[in-house]
Amino acid sequence: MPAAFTAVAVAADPAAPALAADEARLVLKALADPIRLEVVQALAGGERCVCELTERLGLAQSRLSFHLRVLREAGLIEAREQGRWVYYSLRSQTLEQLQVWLAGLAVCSRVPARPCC
Amino acid sequence: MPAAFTAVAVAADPAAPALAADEARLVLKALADPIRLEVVQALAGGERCVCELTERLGLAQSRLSFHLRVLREAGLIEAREQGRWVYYSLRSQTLEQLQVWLAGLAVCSRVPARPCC
DNA sequence: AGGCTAGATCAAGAAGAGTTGATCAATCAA
DNA sequence: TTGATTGATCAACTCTTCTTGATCTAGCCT
Repeated sequence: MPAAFTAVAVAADPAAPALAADEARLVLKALADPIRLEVVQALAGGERCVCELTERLGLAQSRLSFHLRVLREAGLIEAREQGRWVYYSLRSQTLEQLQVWLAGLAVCSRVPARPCC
Repeated sequence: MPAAFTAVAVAADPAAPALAADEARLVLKALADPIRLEVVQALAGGERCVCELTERLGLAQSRLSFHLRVLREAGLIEAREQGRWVYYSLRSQTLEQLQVWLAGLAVCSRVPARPCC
């Protein structure tokens, strides 16, 4: 196994239990980076091996590893280890949760303010 | 008018025309900050004067102004100037566009990878 | 006009996030 | 067992973003 990735993981059961603001921000930030977005897009096509991602995105190994970690900690992707290789896949539940959370954000805008001050 | 805020604004017509990845990332990044998220949440209740936001969030004037600018450049809020005061409101269309964009992101994950390498 | 206030902007510094190369643990193959 | 390989992690460095305080412009009031 390639050096255990221990203290990671995000609290998020399969039951998709409404994102807290802090969790949502973590997901937003994770998605806001161009490389990480590319990774997510690559994984939208299905599970991928790290070596495949490295090649496909043309990144240094440790650089990709760093971004995979950020995505992992945000709950956006998950790893499956098989022997020497690690396969990553998208946790689409997290994307769904984010959509729901966003929907709850835009409630009643456009009420004009009272004259103020 | 309080010192013109010139070279700003984001391309986004009211017709809500599918966010480009770069625009989406701008919005994601804007929302990923705790202060800016607070601003958005405050504006979800309707238009607000800058002075009201300053007080409500307890921020230094220039600090709030900086974050308002980031939100404005992401197309998430817009300003209405009235005499000496500036009122900000949420552009909920942008939030909606972001939801749509997110929905397009999670297409067909979970297809297990072929053994690899 | 002169003074005051709201809020944008700028420059300098602080803090945070991303990059690079080296190292390390685990697996596999010979 | 030894050597090679995958991929995580660490430390040093760089690059961005945030914060702070000062300055500036536009509108209001007297």
